[in-house]
Order: sequence, then structure tokens, then C-alpha cells
Amino acid sequence: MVTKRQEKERELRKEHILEGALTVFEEKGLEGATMDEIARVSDFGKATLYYYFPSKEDVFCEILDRGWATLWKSLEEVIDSDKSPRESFINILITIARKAQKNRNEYEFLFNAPQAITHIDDKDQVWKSYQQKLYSTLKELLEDGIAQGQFPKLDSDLMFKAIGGLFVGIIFMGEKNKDITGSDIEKLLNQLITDPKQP
Amino acid sequence: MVTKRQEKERELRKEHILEGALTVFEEKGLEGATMDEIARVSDFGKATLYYYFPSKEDVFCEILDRGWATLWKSLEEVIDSDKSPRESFINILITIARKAQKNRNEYEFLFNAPQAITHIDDKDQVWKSYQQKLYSTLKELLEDGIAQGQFPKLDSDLMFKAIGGLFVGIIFMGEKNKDITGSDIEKLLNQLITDPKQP
DNA sequence: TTATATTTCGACTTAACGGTCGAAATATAA
DNA sequence: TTATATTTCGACCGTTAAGTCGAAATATAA
Repeated sequence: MVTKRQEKERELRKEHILEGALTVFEEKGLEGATMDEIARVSDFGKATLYYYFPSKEDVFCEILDRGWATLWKSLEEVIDSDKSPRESFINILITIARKAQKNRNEYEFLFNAPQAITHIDDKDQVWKSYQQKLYSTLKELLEDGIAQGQFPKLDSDLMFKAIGGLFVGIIFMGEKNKDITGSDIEKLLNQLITDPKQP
Repeated sequence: MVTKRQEKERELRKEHILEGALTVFEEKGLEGATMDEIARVSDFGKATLYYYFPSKEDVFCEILDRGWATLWKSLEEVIDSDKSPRESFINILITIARKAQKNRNEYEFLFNAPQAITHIDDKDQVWKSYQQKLYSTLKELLEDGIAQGQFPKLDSDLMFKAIGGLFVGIIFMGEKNKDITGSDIEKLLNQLITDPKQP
């Protein structure tokens, strides 16, 4: 029998381990991080980690899953608001940017880690579906926006790739950009994604 | 005593090993690649690899060093030509893009691998100085260009980061962009890096 | 041909790491 | 208090992979 409180505490302990794991993953990368160190950092015995998570990889994936789920939840509001494609598109990017700047470490991990594990398996990986959803939403907004003449006339694929790179660049290029503000991003996006209606 | 021909053959063997190593690194990543497999792929005994390279990491770094050196050599021509900052800037990006599309594998490695080893040491790492040179050159061209009104008025730091991300995005986002041509890139850059003189 | 230098290599050593085990500690329930 | 369930853990195991060793093969020189 498991009480509500026990459940809660268990969840808390899991989160605590996940936090420790995140710092280690950031510092050492996926391969470089060891369960021994994660245990040390989160002040548990190694065996205890395996009481909460079945494997190192699961620890890794759970960080991604939870992070993407949280991010997606805040994006849903933006998406559901009935703005124009262009506005929604830009708002999504700005929302992500703001969150990422609050939690730079976590978001650097969320956006970079996935490519670090292309060599590994495919599994269920919930986070992948969120990532997919985000991408297809942006793509759709972009296409609708182009159709309505809200973006410069460019092949949407090309544009999308460019924006993707641009975005990653804005947020994660180097460690020296601690001083980018939300309004900077807004300005930059507005400048680069020229709105043909406002020459 | 070592003849010219022996020297040459030794160099050839090194290159051969490096080629094999590159394919393995691409396929398996830095950590995933094993010296046993590199040996297998390049048809040498493992011990032989250590006759040519002191460590796995040195194999890795030598690929980076040589790649960046070669890249830099072709960029020097572009840089030395007496074009305007804006033209030079765009030409550099286009040159890299063209080379990268000819040797996608190698260049994906050149541009991605560095971040994969941030967790590792700092060493001498020749390639880092090339990377640095490239970045500071681009930065300088951008600043000169902005001073001369050849780019939209934006903080150069911000702009530089955006361009960096944009560029990486154009060339390396996903594996599905096999169909981007040089002229696409040119068009895209010209569109995004709006030239205020040609409204 | 013989002596010497260069190149090759499979077997071995060593260390690290993911994961398990069984028992101890601690909390909960009766 | 006693019985039961949950949580914790250090020691251990098996595997994997980097790097070494000493000798064999091969090329070069005398």
C-alpha cells in the first residue's frame, strides 16, 4: 500500500536525481557521465538510482521527456490564441527563447542532446513526438503565412531550415550571449523575417 | 635513414587510417568509435594504429586539424581578393557551403565534432586557431560592412550570432537538404541580409 | 647474403563503467 | 512491539575498449 504522501516523496526523489543527472550530463556529455558520479552528485548510492530508473539511458530520456512536455504545454497557449500565422510563428520562437534564457542549461540540453544520441536506439522516446509536433506546427504556420503573403516569398523548406538554424544560433551559439533580451530577439526576428506589408 | 619515398608512403598510410577513422567517427560518434573498428576498417592491426598515432584522441584531432587547414587555405584566396566587406562576407559563406556540399561527411564532422569534445581537454589543437581565425575574420567583415552601411543596422554581435546559426542551419540541418544549390544559398543570404542600398 | 631498420600484429594487461545482489536500514501498519 | 513493505547501499560481476608488449614479417643497405 502506497499513500499519497509516499507517492509524492518518491516523485520528489526522482526529480532530485534527475536534477543531479542533468548537471552531470551537461558537464560530461552523455557518454562521459557515469552513474557513479550521478549518484555522488545527487547523494544516493548507485544502486538506489537503479531502484528509481531502470537504466542510465532511461534517466537521460526522462529528462528529455519531461523537459519537452513542459515546454510544449506553454507553447499550446500561444498556438491556441487566434493570431495570424506570422504572429503565432514569431510568438512561439520568442516564447521558447524566453524560457530558454531562464533555464539556459536545461534548454541547451533539450535542444542539443537529441543529436548526441542519434547513434543510439529509437525506443518509445516521448520527447521525439513533442519535437515533431513543434516542428510541424512551425512549418504549417510558415506555409500559411507565406500563402497569405506575410513572409517574403521563399521556398518554405529553405526558409524553415534557415529559421531553424537562425533560432538555434540566437539562443545557443557559444556561451557568451548572456545579454540577449527578449526584445532583442523580437527586433532581430522582425528585421530578418521581413514583413512585406511594412516596407 | 628514411628516404623521400618512405616518407611519402608513411604519409599515405596515415591518410588512409584517417579516412577509415572518419567513416567510423561519423557512424559511431567520438565515444562510440573504437580503435578496433578503425583498425578493421582501415585494414591494419590495432597496434599498427598506435605506431602512427599516439592515441585515439590524436587521430580525432588530426582529422580536425587537417580539415580546417585545408578549408582555411581555400578561404584565404577569397579573403585576399579586394572585394567589399559585404561581398567578401557572403563569398566566404558561399565558399564554405560549396565545399561542404561536395564533402558533406567531412564538413559535417568539421563543424559538429568540435562541440562534441567540449567535455574533453584543450591541448594544442591547431584546428581551434583556424576556427578562431575564421570567426574573427567574419566578425570583422561584418563590422566593417555595417560601418559602411552595407548591412541592415543591427548590433554586430547579435547579427553575427544569427548568421552563424543561420549558416549552420542552411548547411547542416537534418539530412534532408541534399537539394540546396549554391545559388539557393546566395539567394537566401541576399534576401535575409538585406542590402539597404537595393530596396 | 647478411645485418639493420622499419613496419605489422595478435595477445595481453588494465581500468572503467553499467548494472546486479543480497542484505541492512528505515518507515509503515497491526 | 512485532510484522511487513519500502528504501538504501557498498561490494561485486561481466564486458568492453584503450593502450602495451615482444616478437614476427618485411623492406632497405652493405
